[in-house]
Amino acid sequence: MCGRYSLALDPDDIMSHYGVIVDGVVYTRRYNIAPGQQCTVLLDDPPGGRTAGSFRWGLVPSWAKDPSIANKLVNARSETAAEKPSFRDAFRKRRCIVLADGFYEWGKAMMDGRKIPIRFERRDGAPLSLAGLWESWTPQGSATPLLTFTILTTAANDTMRPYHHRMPVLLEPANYTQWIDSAFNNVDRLMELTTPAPNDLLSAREVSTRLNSVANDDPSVLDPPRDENSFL
DNA sequence: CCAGACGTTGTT
DNA sequence: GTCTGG
DNA sequence: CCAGACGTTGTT
DNA sequence: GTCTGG
Repeated sequence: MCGRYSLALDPDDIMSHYGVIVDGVVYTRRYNIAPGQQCTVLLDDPPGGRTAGSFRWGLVPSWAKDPSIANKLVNARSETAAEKPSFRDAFRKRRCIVLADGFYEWGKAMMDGRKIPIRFERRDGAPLSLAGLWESWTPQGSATPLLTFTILTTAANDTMRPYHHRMPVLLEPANYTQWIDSAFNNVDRLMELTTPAPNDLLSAREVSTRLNSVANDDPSVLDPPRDENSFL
């Protein structure tokens, strides 16, 4: 769950909502973001502050010999992340906010094999703040660390349940500072913040199957799906 | 002790 | 079927 | 997440 | 790095 999302906010809106400045190094408008790609995240760098960075989606634990493990660590179950060897250090000390304005799920395939993607966004139009964990991994013999992250999942709420049994952890603005605070490590409180979003928070609608290919990263992926009986 | 895993999703 | 690339 | 590859040798 | 399985 949560293997594709979008982030096409106006930089001014990012500034007013999160209080951070984003330049071209850490932010470009994206409609179809996939694992393995560089993504905009917020973290408390320096500690106590708030900075936007460009991190690669798919977490590589610090002990990894090979970064290919990232393919399997695109999501982390929030119920167990505090204990799992791959995530527990990051859960205590390296949490981040993954900036987004929508995310996607796919239903079962149609008769022709196509899967129609569903887009979820906030009904109030506000940015979506996905809860994430980040890591720094330095390849042997290299000086430059690879910065990676994963997105936490939780049980689906009523909006999501028709489509999937998991959903990304969504953070409210009141909890941003506590979530990214690397000095805060009260696991009970942190786990409270990973509970499913309220049932009325999100809207759902079908979008274009052009979204299925990561090569399509433009506003038209948000269009309604083409009628399956149409030859246009 | 060493060797090998360390994860999620969905599907069966 | 399973892994890689995006 | 989905789409697309999944292999070797030798020759250009 | 740290835990589990043998």
